[in-house]
Amino acid sequence: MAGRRQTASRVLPRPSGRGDAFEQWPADVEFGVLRELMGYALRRAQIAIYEDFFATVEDLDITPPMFSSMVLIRNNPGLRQSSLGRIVGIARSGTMTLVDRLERAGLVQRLSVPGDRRVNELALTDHGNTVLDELIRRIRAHDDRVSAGLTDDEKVTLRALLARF
Amino acid sequence: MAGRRQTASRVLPRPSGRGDAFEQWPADVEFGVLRELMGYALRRAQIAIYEDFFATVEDLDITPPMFSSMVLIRNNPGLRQSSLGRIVGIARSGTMTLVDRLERAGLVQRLSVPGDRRVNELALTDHGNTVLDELIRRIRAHDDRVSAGLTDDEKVTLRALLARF
DNA sequence: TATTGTTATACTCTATAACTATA
DNA sequence: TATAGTTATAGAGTATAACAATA
Repeated sequence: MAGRRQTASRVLPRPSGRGDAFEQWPADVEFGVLRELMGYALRRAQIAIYEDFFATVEDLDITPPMFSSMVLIRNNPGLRQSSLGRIVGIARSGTMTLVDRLERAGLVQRLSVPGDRRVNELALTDHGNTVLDELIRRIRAHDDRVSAGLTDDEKVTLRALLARF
Repeated sequence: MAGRRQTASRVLPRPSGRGDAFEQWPADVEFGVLRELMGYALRRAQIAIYEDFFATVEDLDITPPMFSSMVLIRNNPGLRQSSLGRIVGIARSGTMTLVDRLERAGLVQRLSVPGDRRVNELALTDHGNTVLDELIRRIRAHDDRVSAGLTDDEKVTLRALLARF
């Protein structure tokens, strides 16, 4: 059993349809150690935020990695496909899938580079730029919404604390 | 395109082997809006923590959901399989897979209930209890480690802020 | 030889839907 | 009819490994 490679299980639940996954909780659940663990607190918060994220951009068919990629592509002109993958933290093959999807949606284009014929530079299309503006507008609102329980000071504190990890 | 059901993409990257996914970043990456978003800060923090979590329990072949399930099972005697699923936030079929895995590893047992022959109550095996003790020991250390940059006060603050989501 | 993009393949996790047996 | 557990099936996401073209 020792050392067996486990590839996954880094998934966060998201209520997709109206399956049976999100019925009522039993009352009086005892969480034990979980209550003390930063990791668990973070995970629950993340679940809540993802839920709201998907509701926010549902009609645009955008996932969090797609959104961050678009932001990174706009803000780093000439970004290469492989660099994007490294920043986002996925394998080259996964970057393919991601960029394929963005390209198929007409949001991103691959541009060949004169100097080095191996590489693709990524750029938003006009449509991509328009969609990203709308996404940023909505996602800012979403972010304000999910952190509505916090004062501005607390938000600053929280971001600062999170950055330490 | 509107309203198309998207099932997934709530996955957090984890460096599993030594693939090409985790090479050096390009320098001077511009993150744009991402820097302001609580959701993004949370995601990055979560990635860092998951990474350390897996390193911590690698030899025991335990995933975060397995760990939380074991804690919940121990702390809520007579917990039913379906209740566990509801608490953790996964569908009944997914709960099956999870409990199957715990059972196959000899950590959890399904007990039939005299009153209602439809239900299974869950309990840790002796081995499960032993393993959970070890897990808690390690994961507490892991949690301290990843939040080492924080004072005790800051940890309290952070947990409190996260709980608001 | 190393790197970029690419394709093939496999694995994990999750979900929905349908089935069985109970209640 | 409704609920608990179960099984079947499909889909998304990721990874590793190998390949071609280029450097």
